Amino acid sequence: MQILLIEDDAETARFIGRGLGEMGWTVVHHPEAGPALLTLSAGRFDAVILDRMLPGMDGIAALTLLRGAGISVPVLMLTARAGLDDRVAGLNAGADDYLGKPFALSELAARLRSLARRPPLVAEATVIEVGELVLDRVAHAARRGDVTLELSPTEFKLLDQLMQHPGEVVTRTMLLEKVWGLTFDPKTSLVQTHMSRLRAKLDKPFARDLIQTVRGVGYVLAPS
Amino acid sequence: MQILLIEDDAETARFIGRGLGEMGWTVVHHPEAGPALLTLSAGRFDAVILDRMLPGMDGIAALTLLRGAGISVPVLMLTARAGLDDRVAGLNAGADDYLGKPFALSELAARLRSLARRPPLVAEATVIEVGELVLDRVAHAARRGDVTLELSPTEFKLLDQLMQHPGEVVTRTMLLEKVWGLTFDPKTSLVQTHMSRLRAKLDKPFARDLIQTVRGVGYVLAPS
DNA sequence: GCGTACGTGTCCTGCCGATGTCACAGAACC
DNA sequence: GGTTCTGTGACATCGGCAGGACACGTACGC
Repeated sequence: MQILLIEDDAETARFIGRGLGEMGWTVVHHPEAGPALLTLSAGRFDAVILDRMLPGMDGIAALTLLRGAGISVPVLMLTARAGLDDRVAGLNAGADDYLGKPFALSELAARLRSLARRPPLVAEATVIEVGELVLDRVAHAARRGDVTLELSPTEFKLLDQLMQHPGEVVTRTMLLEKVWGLTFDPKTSLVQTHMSRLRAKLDKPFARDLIQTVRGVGYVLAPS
Repeated sequence: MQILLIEDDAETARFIGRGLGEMGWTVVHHPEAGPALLTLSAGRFDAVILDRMLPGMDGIAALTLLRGAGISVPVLMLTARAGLDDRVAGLNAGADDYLGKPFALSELAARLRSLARRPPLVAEATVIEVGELVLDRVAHAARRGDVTLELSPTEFKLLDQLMQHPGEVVTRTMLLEKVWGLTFDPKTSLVQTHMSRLRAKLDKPFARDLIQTVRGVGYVLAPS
């Protein structure tokens, strides 16, 4: 799941970012509405969390603009006040749901899940298997054959992405977007480094390498 | 897909070039509008990415000129600012779409794809087969019969081009343009050299040669 | 509150494959 | 036979990639 978070309060943003991040979701955060709208694309994000009160452009205004442009991504409005009037105003502007602060993270997550409800894809399965590889998103565990792999969160996401496309090249750009939520090239060996770490755990101890490099393009996971 | 990129910022150009290149698309880059327009009339492009702000000739001016000349190629306008006014100005001048920086590469690609929407051709298939040759663009793999061919990126593109026109002559100029994104003749044996390397892997180990030279013109791949 | 361990991202280095140019030999055409 | 075009080996260069070292921030246990 890719979530776009538009929230000016650093505290709240941090709280949400961490919470959803722990669930394996990718959160892209913008404190201002303007830049955030630029980042937003209908296909890329599963849902948007939008703060009602923002410096510069108000949440409602941003939402109106968004809907005016014909973008139909699910939007969850976040607000300190949750009076009936606010609620109505928000929903009228095109919000799909409304949540007042303070809120429980679990509730936020639940609502996002229901908002972003999509036809069940490979991407949504809780357990993926590719050959002797098994990845369990709920238990946050990965195995190769009988050996349990001790992966860091980043390595886990990386492997997740690869396993979603077995036998297909996964480009570096794609990984930057899906794993790190970056829309630009950091021009460092970020991907290489983590790929190297993943390989150290995934391939090094075994005879056959599952991850192959495709020079100038990206990486492939050996298909089953 | 053949894309013409008009962008003065080297950083952005590199990012786009690499990203789209990873997807197997060919990107011809010009930092200035003037020369770019000349190239446009020479080559066949599926879409143009045009920066809004350019030194010398402004993006809008270039676009107006282009449309004035009756060229109807799809144009995607790229800009730092994406206010409503800019958007309208761009679209009025004849742009087909508008994208503000920063953007996700996947979004750019998606929009280009929809802009360049063409009848699904060989050029768009993920797997091409010509006789005993099989080329899989997604897996980035090529086979002749049961033998997997270990091709470099350039060789892969070269074979791709040949396989798109089985039994037809592919000119050297065409290859320079489609594989290398060159709109001029480098006056070296660039194509010959790489063709020789491709042959070494594609024809040398087998009895029947699939690639034939057409003197003074180009090359033909034996049809199925 | 403090120290330690871990995760993460950046930088650096070495290695190696890919790439483009050139020179020369060979083939095709006149 | 002469000329032009093509094939291919040699060569230098470039750039991508792997992996180690390091710095920073955070989480956790004491």
